[in-house]
Amino acid sequence: MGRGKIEIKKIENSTNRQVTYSKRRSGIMKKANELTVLCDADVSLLMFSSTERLSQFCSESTNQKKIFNRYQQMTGINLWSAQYEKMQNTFNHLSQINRNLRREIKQRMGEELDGLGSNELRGLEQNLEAALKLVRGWKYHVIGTQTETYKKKVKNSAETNKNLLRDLVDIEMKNEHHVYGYVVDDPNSYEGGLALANGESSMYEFRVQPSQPNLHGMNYGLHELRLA
Amino acid sequence: MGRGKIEIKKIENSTNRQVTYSKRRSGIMKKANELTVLCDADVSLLMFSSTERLSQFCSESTNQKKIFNRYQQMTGINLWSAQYEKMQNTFNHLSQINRNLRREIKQRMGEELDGLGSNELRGLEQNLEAALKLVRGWKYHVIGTQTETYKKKVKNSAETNKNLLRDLVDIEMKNEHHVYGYVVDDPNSYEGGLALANGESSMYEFRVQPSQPNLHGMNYGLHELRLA
DNA sequence: GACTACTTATAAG
DNA sequence: TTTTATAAATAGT
Repeated sequence: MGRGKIEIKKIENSTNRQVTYSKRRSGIMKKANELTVLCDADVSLLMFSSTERLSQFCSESTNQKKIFNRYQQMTGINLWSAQYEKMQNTFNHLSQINRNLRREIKQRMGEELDGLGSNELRGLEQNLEAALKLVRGWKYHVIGTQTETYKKKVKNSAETNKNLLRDLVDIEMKNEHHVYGYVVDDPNSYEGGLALANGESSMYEFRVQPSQPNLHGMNYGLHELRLA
Repeated sequence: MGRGKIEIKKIENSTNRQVTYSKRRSGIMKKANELTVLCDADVSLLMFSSTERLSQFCSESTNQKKIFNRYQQMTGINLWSAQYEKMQNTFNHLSQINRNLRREIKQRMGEELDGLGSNELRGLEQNLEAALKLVRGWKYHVIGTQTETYKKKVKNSAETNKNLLRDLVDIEMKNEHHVYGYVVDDPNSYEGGLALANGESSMYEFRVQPSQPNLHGMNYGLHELRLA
């Protein structure tokens, strides 16, 4: 369609080719849009010129990404199969490992022992005995340290108390001797001291609360013993 | 272009719309191909009809996947980011669970106990004690069963031996009385009996070998005790 | 699917 | 870029 018929083969004249590309590009985009509107279709059109320039058309009401996803679904071709497969494999591998780890934990809890032979059972038994020793040892260590800390805190607290008491006595003595003395002009200095003491005291109480946060989703709480 | 001019808006008559879709679809595909050839361009064309049917065109020398990848690179839009992120999240979640499981096993082996408070330690200790009891109980059960099996095998073996011996005595007695009798014409019948007995015997020995296959990648072998 | 009168796209200037 | 003669696409049959 034009002043003369042309053969459908690569236009060798570069300028001519560019011009034709430009004209036909707008032509096909118009066609794509008309198809979209007239026939209620979804159309995606991507064009890369010989100079690598991208032009695109996509129907209103959707976008390239959605179109590609639909394309993937319809064709079953996984456009990112390499990535996907790799992740899928990793995923499966991890799941398997997780299953094994869970099984090992179960066995270390004395459950699901059916598959084990007598030698494996002996190994597990000795392993548990060794673990028990270690846990016990560490428990005593922790309790010991706690007791030490506790003792220190008590000692510090007693010291603080003693000092406060002494100061109080001092102040009262001064008050008795110099009723209008400047030292007690500001009652805040006294309250401040008490407030600090209380603060330390309650912080300490908080520290020795026996409840411990569950740090990583595991729970060796006493109630779990019912499992046995 | 046609007997009459038409307005560019959705064709309400469904049959008409289908016919027009079909005609224009082939028209636009022809155009896409001409563009490809005349102008040395790469073109991707995806069309979904209102009935969800997919038609596609792609220039020779490339494919949809490559075109999408180029599109991604040029636009910087990551077409798979949603899926990718989803898998990444799943992966991270699984990894976290994996880490927790490993940590729990370590703790059940008496290692990495630093984070545990004294109550948790007490819980773990009691849990291990309970597990140890269960494992021990099961071990004795397994060993008991093995012993039973062993006793039966021994009994059977003795029985077999006794019978063979009796047969041997019979045969030898017959030989003494009828030196050229037909019964012992074939020495294979005798060897065959022995071979069978040997076979059973070694099968038995194989069965009571104490080595057990490691069924699922875990190993409570005795050498692991060095870990403690 | 084939026909064809008409519209539309476009090759060349 | 715009024009225009002509080829191509297509709406209605």
